[in-house]
Parts: sequence; C-alpha cells; structure tokens
Amino acid sequence: METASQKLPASPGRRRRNAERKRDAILDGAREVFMTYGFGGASMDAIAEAAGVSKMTLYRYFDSKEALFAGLIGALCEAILETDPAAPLDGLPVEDALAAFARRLLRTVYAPGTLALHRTVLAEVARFPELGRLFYESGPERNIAALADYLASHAGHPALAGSDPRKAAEEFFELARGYTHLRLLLGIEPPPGDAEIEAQVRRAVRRFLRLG
Amino acid sequence: METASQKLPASPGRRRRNAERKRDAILDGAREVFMTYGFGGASMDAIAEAAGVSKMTLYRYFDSKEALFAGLIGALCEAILETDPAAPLDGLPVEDALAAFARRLLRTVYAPGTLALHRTVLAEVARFPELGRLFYESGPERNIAALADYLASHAGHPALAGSDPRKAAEEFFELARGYTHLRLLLGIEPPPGDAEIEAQVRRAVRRFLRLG
DNA sequence: AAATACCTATACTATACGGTATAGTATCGG
DNA sequence: CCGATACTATACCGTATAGTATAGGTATTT
Repeated sequence: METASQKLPASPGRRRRNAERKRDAILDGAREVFMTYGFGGASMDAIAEAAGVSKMTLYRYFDSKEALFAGLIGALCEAILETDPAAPLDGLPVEDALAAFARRLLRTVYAPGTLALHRTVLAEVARFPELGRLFYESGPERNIAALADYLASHAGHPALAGSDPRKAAEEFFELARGYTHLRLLLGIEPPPGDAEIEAQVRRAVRRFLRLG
Repeated sequence: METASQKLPASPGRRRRNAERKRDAILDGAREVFMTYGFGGASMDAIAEAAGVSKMTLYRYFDSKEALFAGLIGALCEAILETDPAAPLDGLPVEDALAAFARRLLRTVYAPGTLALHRTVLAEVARFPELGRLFYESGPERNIAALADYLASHAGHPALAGSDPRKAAEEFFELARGYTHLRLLLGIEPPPGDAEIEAQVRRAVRRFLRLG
C-alpha cells in the first residue's frame, strides 16, 4: 500500500462534491439553529438533526462547537460579499445612483437572514471578538467604500462637494436604513414591503441632497 | 401588593431598606454577569458570587433565571428613563437646540453600559420578545418623541418645514449616532472622547439643517 | 470483488447548570 | 431578651450538553 496518496485533481472527484454537499447541509442546519437560539442555546444534537446528519459527522467537519459557529458566520459573511459589487450606474443622474445604492443596501439589510446574522454577531461579539471586524468588513465597510468612491468621483455635483466622501457615504447610509432598521432588529415592526423600502429610499435621497 | 400586612409607613422600616440594598446588589451582580456572558452563558452561581449573595437569596428575590433577567433589563431601561427628560432649550437658536439633543443622545448611547444593554437586548429578543418594545420605548422612542415635539413647534424655521416631524426627528438622530454606533457595538472602535462626540454632533446638525 | 473512506446510530463520559433542601447563623422588631 | 425573618453555606437532584467511542452499513475507488 502506497502510503502517500497522490492528490488526484484529475480523478472524477465525486467524493469531493459529496463532501461539499454535506458541508453545506451542516452549515445550513447550523444556520437554522444558531440563528434561532443563539450560540449558547443551540445544541450540537439539535444542529445534527436539523442538518440531517449524525453528530459524528459534525465533528468530522468541524473541530468544536466554536469552530462550527465561526465557520458559519464566516460563510454567511462571504455570502454577503458575493452580492454583485456595484451595478453600473455611472451614466445615471446622481439622485438615481444614490437611490440605487440605498435600494441595494436596504434589500440586503432588511432581509430576515441579514437581521438574524446582525443580531447573532452582536450577541456573541463579546465571546468572539474577531466577529466584529469580520462582519463589519464583509458588509457595511464594503458598501461605504463603494459609495465613497462614487461620491469622490462626482464631487462636481453641488450638493456633494465640500465634505469628506467617507463620512458623507456613512451619513447617507444612516439616513437610508433609518430607525426602521433598529425596529426590525428588535422585532417590533413587520418587515417592510417594496413600497416602504422605496419611500425610505426617496426620503434618504431628498434629505441627503438637500432637495427642499 | 401585600394582601394581609398593613402598609407600615410609620415604622422604622429598616428591613425594607436592607432588602432594597440586597435587591440592588443582586441586580448589580446580574448586570455584570449577564452583560458579559449573555443570558445563556451566565450561571446563577456566577451571579450569586458576583453579587456577594448566596444562591438561595437570588431565588428569594426572583422566581427564576428568566425573571431575574427580565427584572434586570427592566431596571436598566428604567434607569435610562430617568435621565433628565428635556433640558430647557426653548430660548436657544434651532441649531444649538439640535446640538443639545444630539449631545445628550450620544452621551447616553455611546456609554459602555448602554452599548452592553443594546447588545444583550438584541441577543435575547428572540427568547424574550417583549424586550424589544421595552427597550425601544424606554430609549429611542422617548428621544424621538421629544425631538419631534420640538420640531413641530418650530416648523417656522426654513429648514424644518415641510417634513413629518417624527420622520425628521428619526433622520436627525440617525445622522447623529452614525456608523460610529455600529462600530462601537461591534467593538472595533475605541469609545469616543468628548471631542469626537462634539465633531459628530456638529456634522449631524450641519447635514440636517443643510448648512452648506 | 476487495479495500477504503465516509457515514449513521447509539451509547457513553464528564461536566455544568437550574433549582431545591437543609441546617445553622445573623439581624431585626417589639 | 425572644420570636420571627432573612441570609449563608453546602450538599444535592435531575437534566442537558459537548465531545468520544464503537459497531456496523454503504458507496467509491482500485
């Protein structure tokens, strides 16, 4: 028996794909349970059952509960990262471009899954300090940077000149998400439909561009 | 709501005061442990030790871990409620009044204790849904209502007319707290000093009042 | 077809936790 | 000073949980 197994990238790696599917199933179950009960309230047995997988398999893919949790948060943050980076909006009038930015943000940020992630990260950031950076950089930071770039390259616009683009970008997104975001996180307001999102977008653009 | 015992306001109620002190000690220990480890991560033994009290005493004052937690959150929300409601600012120019509103908000909202409460409430709002309302109404809601009143009564100002006072108040406070708030919640930014708070206040007022 | 790697199911260990019981001590009110 | 009440310290119970061990089953690879 040849001890050192050659890497077989050319072989019909069906196991590989099965393994990926298992891994996804595990993360899916973990998402369901962790996002509902939090880190402390979630049990590995419950996750195994939700994933349709035996507990041993959990531990084959992840060393510990902490590792599974960290892996899940990382995967969810990566999923956010994969949303299309910045739709083409260089031809649009500034207010339409801003509206597009806001619309994209709110659709992501108001989504139940994102809200749950948001809550969970805040809940566990004391236990896993690195989660803060991970989350911030995969979500808010990227949006702010993209908008800041846009603002910097359109500094000619009368309402855009004169302020630090980064701070301006933050201000715009703050206006966009509004207290609605907090109320959604607290669960005291039903998730908004497209109409409410559109109204919120319009308000933010008006206020930001100082259109009476 | 004692049923049998007559209220004895004239008696030297020393026991009463001792009991209050104990209760405060318990809540203090509970705050320390719950805010650090969350509901799930906190053990009643740890709370008893932090409070300098035996575990039985915990259960004399609170029926269960849930009751203790709910009592703590309630007490903390009440403490927020007791911050001076609205300093007298009817004589000031509008921009100074707004600055005062923002300053008060940020001093409360950026305080480590408030941040911890914020995190904890979001963490446990799935388990204790009533916490959402409790928190929102004791903090954000009151501030928004107060500012909305002010804005409504100063609708004569050119920059204040024409928008729903409530929404305008929310927008102003959103501008004031900014992404700094999120970064503080995530623990990726050190707590701001007075200078940073002042800069943030100024930015919010400028943007809101559309001063160049 | 045999070897191998992966998976399931279940039982198990060790531990931690919520909550209770008990027995003795301090403190208070009259 | 006495009786009642509150408190402490500690042991305890039942349960739940992270993680492990084991035994057997199934598909993939050679």
